[in-house]
Amino acid sequence: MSSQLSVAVDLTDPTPAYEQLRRQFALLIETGQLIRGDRLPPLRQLARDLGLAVGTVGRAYQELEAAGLVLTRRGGGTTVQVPAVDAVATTRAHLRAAATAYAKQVAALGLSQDDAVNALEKAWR
Amino acid sequence: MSSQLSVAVDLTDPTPAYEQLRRQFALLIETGQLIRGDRLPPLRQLARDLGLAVGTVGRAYQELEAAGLVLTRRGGGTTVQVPAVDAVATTRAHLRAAATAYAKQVAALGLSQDDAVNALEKAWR
Amino acid sequence: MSSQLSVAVDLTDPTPAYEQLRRQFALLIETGQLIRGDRLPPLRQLARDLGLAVGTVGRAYQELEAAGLVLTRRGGGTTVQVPAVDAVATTRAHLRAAATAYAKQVAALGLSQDDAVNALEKAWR
Amino acid sequence: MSSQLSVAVDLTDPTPAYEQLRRQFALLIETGQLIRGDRLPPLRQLARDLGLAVGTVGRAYQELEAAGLVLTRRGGGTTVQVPAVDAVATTRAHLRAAATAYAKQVAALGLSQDDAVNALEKAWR
DNA sequence: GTGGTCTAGACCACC
DNA sequence: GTGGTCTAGACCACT
Repeated sequence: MSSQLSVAVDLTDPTPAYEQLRRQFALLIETGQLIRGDRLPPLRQLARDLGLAVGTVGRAYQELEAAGLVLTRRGGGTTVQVPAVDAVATTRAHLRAAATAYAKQVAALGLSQDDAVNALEKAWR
Repeated sequence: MSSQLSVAVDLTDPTPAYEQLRRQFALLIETGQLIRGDRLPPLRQLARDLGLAVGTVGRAYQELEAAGLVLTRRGGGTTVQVPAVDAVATTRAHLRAAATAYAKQVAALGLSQDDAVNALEKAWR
Repeated sequence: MSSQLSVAVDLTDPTPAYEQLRRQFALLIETGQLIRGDRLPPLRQLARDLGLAVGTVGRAYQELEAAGLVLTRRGGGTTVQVPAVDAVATTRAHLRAAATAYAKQVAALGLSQDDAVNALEKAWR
Repeated sequence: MSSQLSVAVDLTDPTPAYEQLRRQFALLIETGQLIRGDRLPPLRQLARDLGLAVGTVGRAYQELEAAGLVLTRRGGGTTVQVPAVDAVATTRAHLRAAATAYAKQVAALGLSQDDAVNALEKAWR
């Protein structure tokens, strides 16, 4: 049985696995894709699905809790806590940041906006 | 005295410092901004400028040499070795990687290709 | 309907909930505030009042019974069993423990016995 | 060779070991007993001295860093960071809290201020 | 030699 | 079944 959430870790990425997880869940919560009361996958199930040690996933969950995004109760699983966040605004901010970063990279290669759009359309598939 | 090249390391980035350096020099060389015979900054000067230990910069230079991009001679500094790179192909590869990364980020936000293109066009200005 | 006894659990305290309960009842019994024949609150009522699972309160009661402080009879509730405790000695032991803990805390602050006494006198009011 | 600092963990205390360590260092820093630039004992040395696993001490150090009390540089040890804190006020606050807690405990035992002071004087030795 | 990350597995508290 | 803590040891990045 696999977890239903689209989280993944890239072991070739130098970013620590627990940090990759933390970010992805934080993003899902901040953008409203996970809302108050939703449950995160059980620690051990997610660890098994991703091929990680339990403690590694555990650290991600701990940090989410420390950030107040999640509430964890012994024996009761981990549920989204999140107070009132403006999901739309947050999503827009993330989108803008990503677009800007991409634009800068393309410009640094000496290419045009058209090149950027074309490459994006090819990459989308 | 500072090095003339625009290289920098971000210590908050989990990517190892030597790897950040290696990548930047490799990109400069592959895109023809550094050509055969050009000298890399002296190890110790660059280390001082960036606030790194000499060994850290040394490791970046070593790996560049191992990759054949650079040649280090005792007392002679480190000079760019490789002339034969297909700058166009390299640029295209970088473009593709950046586009793919951007597409993934937008998809993770639950947004569409149109959103991605629109944001890109706004970011371009 | 609430239990009449002033017992409480602090979930932010790392001490297990069942252990917090056990201690409080043990203290009430040892200091004579609960005497032979007195009834402890019904398990389920106390669990409800404190927001705990029934099993958690059950474990506290079990340990009290194992210690011989209490007797549980099916359908008959849980009643205080033990009469023969030296209340004075128990009280003295608790006092000693509290004083030692306080002395250690003050010493860890790098302060003197005089500081400890002064603060205590102010706190007493 | 043992660490010079008076930190200790009580394994009978239900408080997690890493949390006991975190608190003690935080107290030493907040009360000015460790000041900016002072070094914490090396992770592995402290772990050995206390009979703990390296990761356990590591977690305490991590949390101190997350709280901004300490700065840790790979290969460079862990040093006190602490911005401007009013050490005297902090110490006084801790003292007041400890004294109040002690006073409450003694009062709950039905004893007098004199009893509290006497016990304190005996405990101090 | 200094921290940081990860693993594999054990035991505990709680629902 | 759910998380939380701890161990023992490995490998990596950096000074």
